[in-house]
Amino acid sequence: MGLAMPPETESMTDEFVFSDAAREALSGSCFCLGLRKANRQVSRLYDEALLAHGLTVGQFGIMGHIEVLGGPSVQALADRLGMDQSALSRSLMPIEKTGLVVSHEDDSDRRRRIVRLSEAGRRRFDEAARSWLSAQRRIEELYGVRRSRKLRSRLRELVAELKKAGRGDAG
Amino acid sequence: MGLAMPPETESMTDEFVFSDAAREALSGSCFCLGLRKANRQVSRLYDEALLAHGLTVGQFGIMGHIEVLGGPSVQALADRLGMDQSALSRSLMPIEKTGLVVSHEDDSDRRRRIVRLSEAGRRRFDEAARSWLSAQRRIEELYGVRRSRKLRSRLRELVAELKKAGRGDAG
DNA sequence: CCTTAATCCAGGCATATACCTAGTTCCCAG
DNA sequence: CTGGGAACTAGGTATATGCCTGGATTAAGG
Repeated sequence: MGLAMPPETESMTDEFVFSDAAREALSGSCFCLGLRKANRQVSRLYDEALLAHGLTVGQFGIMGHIEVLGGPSVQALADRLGMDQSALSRSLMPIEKTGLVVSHEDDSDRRRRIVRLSEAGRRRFDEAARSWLSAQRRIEELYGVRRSRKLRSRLRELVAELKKAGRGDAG
Repeated sequence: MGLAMPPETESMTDEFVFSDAAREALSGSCFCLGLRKANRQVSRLYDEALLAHGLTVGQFGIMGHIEVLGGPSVQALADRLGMDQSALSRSLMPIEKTGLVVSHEDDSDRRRRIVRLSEAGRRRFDEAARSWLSAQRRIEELYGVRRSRKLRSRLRELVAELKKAGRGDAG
């Protein structure tokens, strides 16, 4: 009945018995791992679609958020993306190096760096969006339009719950 | 009505008009970005819980899968995790260096490398599982037990659909 | 037995992501 | 005006992850 014993084990002496918590983890019910696995698969799909435009889906998303926010600071952008500021700072480097994103010091607060899409950046985003849409449609086709919409909503709600808890609820 | 124009733009000459696809992408409905954002938040939570045990949630998951598979090859493990073999190969390095995972050539096929948990690895996994469980419970508490279970199922189904499509359905 | 294709692994290269920290700038109280 | 704390950015360090590729091994044919 051993759920996880290596098949070669014959001696009974060192047989390790996992706790209930470990057994639950081994059963494949980890929320986080499921999310990560799905993320890998889906990101691969989108990355593949965007490859011809020289963008990863992460870069595509960053560019979109920059545009929507209309020239945010690095920190404001990171907050919106729910990612670490220093991580974002690095992710901005390649798309800034290629000229898709431009940045300048904030006049009113020189600690801040304001990022914007260049004209080339807007054009590139617009072109890439066609391929993005085909990947999005592909997912919806495979998984179902309604289910996809629903799943997106669920994920948004999850993020919102975590955000809410992360702020106030420290006790 | 500009959905995404930088507020400072006054000249009408170079106003860029986004395509419908781009507008849809800018509306925040990207499946992949939602998944990635949720992944960041949730992984952070689990990583934090496992920090005291010196494991990331990725390492924890790899170790669990190794145990469940009972000594798989690198490739078999990568397939199960839905990740790239070379990526996994690298991810194994730190946990092998610390002795939690041990590996040896497969006798019947020397191309393969068999990975297993060491005794220390099993103990560490077992200890870490307690913290893992508290993170898992925390999510369920915030998001709801039923909803969490449902969301996990949905993600599993999504992965299954993608896998199915990725194999045969090339035409 | 030998050539050729398939399989497997790891290294090169690039992005993604996090935490911690040093340096800069800002803001507020004194 | 000044001193201290808060806010912002980037660099150091580490894991995560992918694609492509070379080297080794096996398997399939001839």
